[in-house]
Amino acid sequence: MAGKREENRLALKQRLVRAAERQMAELGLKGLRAREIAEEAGCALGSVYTVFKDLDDLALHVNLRTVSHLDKDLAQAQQSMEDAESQLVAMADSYHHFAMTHKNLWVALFDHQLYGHEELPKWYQERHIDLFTHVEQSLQALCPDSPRQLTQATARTLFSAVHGIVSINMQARFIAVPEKQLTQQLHDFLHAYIKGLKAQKG
Amino acid sequence: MAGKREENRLALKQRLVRAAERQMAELGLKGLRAREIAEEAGCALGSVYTVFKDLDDLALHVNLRTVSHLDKDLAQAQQSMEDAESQLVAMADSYHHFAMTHKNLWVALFDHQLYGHEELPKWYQERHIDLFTHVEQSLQALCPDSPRQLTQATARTLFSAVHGIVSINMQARFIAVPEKQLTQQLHDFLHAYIKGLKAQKG
DNA sequence: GCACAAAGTGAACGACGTTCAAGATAAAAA
DNA sequence: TTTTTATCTTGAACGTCGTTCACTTTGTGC
Repeated sequence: MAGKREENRLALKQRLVRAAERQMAELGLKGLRAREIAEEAGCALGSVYTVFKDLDDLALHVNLRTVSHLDKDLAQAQQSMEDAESQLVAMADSYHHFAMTHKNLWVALFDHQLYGHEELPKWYQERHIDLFTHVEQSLQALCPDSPRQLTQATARTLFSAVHGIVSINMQARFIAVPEKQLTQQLHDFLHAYIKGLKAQKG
Repeated sequence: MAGKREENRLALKQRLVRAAERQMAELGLKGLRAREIAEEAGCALGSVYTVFKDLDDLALHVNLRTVSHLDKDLAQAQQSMEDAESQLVAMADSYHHFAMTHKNLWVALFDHQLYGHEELPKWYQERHIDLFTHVEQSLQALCPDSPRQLTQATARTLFSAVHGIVSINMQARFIAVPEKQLTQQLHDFLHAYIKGLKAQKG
């Protein structure tokens, strides 16, 4: 019966993350409550703190799963198109769709308040960066002669810009723009920006 | 001595907002604590709740002041330049600078967790929208023949995109891009996008 | 089986947001 | 000015939260 300790520990960790994910999806980051998570995971209150440092730590692990799902969606969107520009559009749509359908989980990804003023842990940062790579690939295909470093920066910029457009339109229920209109907005933006990028190169 | 009641009330409200602002600037949105605010404002704990519905309500009033300051900065940046494109660049720089120098207050502006799933109050939404108008003006000057509605949508998009670029680069201490580099990133982005916009028109 | 180490447990703690009966104070009446 | 009344202010008290830790239970090596 060797390794049963670790096995239980792993299983508990998984149950806790799943329970926390369900609660976060339903009630948002603020809705995470240690007692309810423990109950749903079928363990004692104190056990939560034997696996995770605190609730912030648990939330980061939920975010890790969310990043994974988002990454999968982006990869799929990218593969669904042939030419680079269509890939970028498809990824933007996919990002938008993910934000709509997993609002609370998506919002939690970008919540600044976590960890107060401390740095986010390395293992978390690295996962987050992965999201840029799909954009980077398509951009490189779009402008093959562009130096890698510039492409990286541009990918980061493009990702951030799309994130901002989706973000402000999601949060701002103020004069809530209908979904179709936001999609149009995203497409117009992408085509204009890409046209501008191409013009700069040649 | 007529009207002393209202006078005191107004003065208390102002002291509370100032105290809350100071705390938020120092410790972030999560750092708002009713007892400390009351002490700093020189009133009893319960008095906070005679002026504001709850701490979220108070936070929104702090945000209102922040929007005011940001709006003033943007207006000043806009007036500092002659041609429309330079105005847009100056406003982006100003936005970036504001985010850097008032990080906690700026982050609080876009915290979604407030008010759970309820809509944000109207008086708050309207103030927020004002931020777009400066961008809209410069864009209209840039493309005088563009229909007003399209300009509005484009302004919203452009504002959101800049917000996203600043936002992700601020939050992501991950591989923190140095300030100069982010400024360059913003400028490159703006010029490319504006070039794309002009090309689309004809 | 037994002893030891490691992990699980939940009552207890301190701090929080929020409330409300009781006291204080401004306005109106005498 | 003094008294009465309406209103606002107060802070102790309540319920809930995240987190801890002395104690119990459980897995592991002999």
